Amino acid sequence: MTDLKSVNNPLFLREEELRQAIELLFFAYRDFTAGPDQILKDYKFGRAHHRVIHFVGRNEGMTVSELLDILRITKQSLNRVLSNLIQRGFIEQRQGEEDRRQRCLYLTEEGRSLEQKVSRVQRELVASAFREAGGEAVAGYRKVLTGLIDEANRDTVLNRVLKP
Amino acid sequence: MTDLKSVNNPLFLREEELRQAIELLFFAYRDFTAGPDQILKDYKFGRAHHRVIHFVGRNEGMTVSELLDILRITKQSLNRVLSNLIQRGFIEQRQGEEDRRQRCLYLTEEGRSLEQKVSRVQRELVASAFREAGGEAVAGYRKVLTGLIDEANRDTVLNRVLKP
DNA sequence: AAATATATGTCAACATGACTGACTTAAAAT
DNA sequence: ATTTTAAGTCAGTCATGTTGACATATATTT
Repeated sequence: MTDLKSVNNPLFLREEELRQAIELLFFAYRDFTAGPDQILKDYKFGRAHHRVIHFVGRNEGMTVSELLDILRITKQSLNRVLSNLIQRGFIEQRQGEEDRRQRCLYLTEEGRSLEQKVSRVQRELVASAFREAGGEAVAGYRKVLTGLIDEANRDTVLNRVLKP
Repeated sequence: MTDLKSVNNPLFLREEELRQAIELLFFAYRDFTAGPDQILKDYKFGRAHHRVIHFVGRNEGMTVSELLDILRITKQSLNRVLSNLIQRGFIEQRQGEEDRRQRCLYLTEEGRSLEQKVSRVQRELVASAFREAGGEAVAGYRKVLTGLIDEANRDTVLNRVLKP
């Protein structure tokens, strides 16, 4: 007997396909963050610290406001994590040269070393997935993920991601 | 002057490409979860509740153990969320027929309705990204995300995702 | 039948990382 | 001189994760 769902409901396959895509993203993201989480545990840092180290590493000299804007958390939330990273010598602040209210953020030697260590496992995972999937698939991955980014600030985000 | 990085370090472009892919996933996942989060707030539910509703919805009659295995959290963590959902009538449990120690999980009418509502915004987002990107890109997206899933249980996960 | 293992639930204590709201300080902009 | 902005801080709350210890019912093994 033919499956009633596909006969009677032409949207079924499409909905099913979308649900699969959603779960795939869930599981991929879960495993994508597992490696860094493991390493950071040794330093008693969490995912929040990781994000700060990552973005400061890629945007040396960025201000606190810029970081808040990327992370989309409150400054109170950031502050606990950030002051912890500063106290423990992974990040340092310098007063802005033009605008002296700003605190520009930099990784210390130690911070850079941790960033590298954590980043490496993640890059190796992605590199391996890219190798397995092939160049065309990688282009597709980028296209789809780009489309998932909120349209309202997609350009802003892409500029940040692509402009190193 | 030519950029020294690309001249002296042939790995630079590759590393940069990988870092971009990583950030892309971060931002895409952030916006991918924003829609559901917004809706769930009205119900005073969080992302944890969403995950439970999602997986129970797609695996009606699954046991608590199976759910724990998917979510990778402790049963104490799950219990808080799950008993909340049961109390408020979004999920119901039935004793397993073969193994009466098991509690099999089902969405109630209300649960199914919430699942649909939340799922819809997420499916619409993914559908829109898929449309923009095209069929070939979608295949690539799937390939790469599959490769990001931990190899040790990739088959298990894929079976769960693809076998509806 | 008795002992052991498994599925589930529960109590308590704690950590992390989010939130809101109120307030301060220094510097820039008007 | 006044207002706005960038950053920091204090205090309290919530959501979601963790350990560890223990209870109960049912299956499985001996």
